[in-house]
Amino acid sequence: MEITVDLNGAEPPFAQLISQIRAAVQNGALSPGDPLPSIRQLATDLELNNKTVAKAYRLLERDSIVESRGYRGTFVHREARANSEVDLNAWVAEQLAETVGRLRDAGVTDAEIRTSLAFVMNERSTQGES
Amino acid sequence: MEITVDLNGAEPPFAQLISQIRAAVQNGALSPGDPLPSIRQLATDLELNNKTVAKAYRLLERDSIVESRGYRGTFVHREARANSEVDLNAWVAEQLAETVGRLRDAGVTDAEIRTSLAFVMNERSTQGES
DNA sequence: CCTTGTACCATGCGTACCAGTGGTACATAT
DNA sequence: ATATGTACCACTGGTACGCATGGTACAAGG
Repeated sequence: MEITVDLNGAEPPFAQLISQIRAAVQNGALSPGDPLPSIRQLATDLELNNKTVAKAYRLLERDSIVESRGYRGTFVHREARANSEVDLNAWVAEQLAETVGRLRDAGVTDAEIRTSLAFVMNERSTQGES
Repeated sequence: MEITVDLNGAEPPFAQLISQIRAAVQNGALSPGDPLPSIRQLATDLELNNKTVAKAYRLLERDSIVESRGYRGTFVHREARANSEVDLNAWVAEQLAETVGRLRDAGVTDAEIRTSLAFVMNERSTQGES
């Protein structure tokens, strides 16, 4: 498992880690159950801060690409292969595009959308419907 | 029709104009059909830039509180009274809260939501569903 | 002792956006 | 010539946020 980070790249380091690990899962370089380097270990190797690597791992775990088992380390998720195909970001963009489109059609300004969104974000009004 | 602007207030000037005109419509100080001062006139009186007043008028026209008749000036909309009760901003907030809530429930980070939104906003060229 | 993941405090840098200002120009009609 | 609303160019402050960084601490098990 080769992981490199380009500090000068357009993508922020944590995103590069995510991209590379996802790619490794897809091309078979990483198989379900395989252990990943520890946060501190990888951070040291890449000369990154622990928090940066931890962030990447946290996001990967949310997407069920990786699974953290506490003191035992982090491993590739059983269904990582399938989950690596899912692009959560695309779904998010789709959802937002749909809503934004509706708002714009109503004549709402982009500035108003941003302002309102900032307001909503700070109003932890999580009307749960999960 | 008395309009004043407090440059030191929290609300930006253009928003103050909107608020006061909406209020004037509601309390009867302004009636449907009444003429409003011209953009340049009001800007001069309040020592504001034409663009600032024009912006307020533009937003008010979008909400059908006011009606611009080109070279003839700007007048209070026929149904301004009823439309002044409508709070477009509340509807926008509701729409966004609904979408944001759904995204959050899916584990999407607020940062990701903001990033994705910024991306969607700049994709003016993509699909149209009006 | 060591490791693991995770959580909290805090800071700085860069970027993107909003709001307002400035000037100029147009087509319209008086 | 004057007035109307409207459109375009560019620029300046202020603010909010993302990203990464620093250090410290915890519970769990080796």
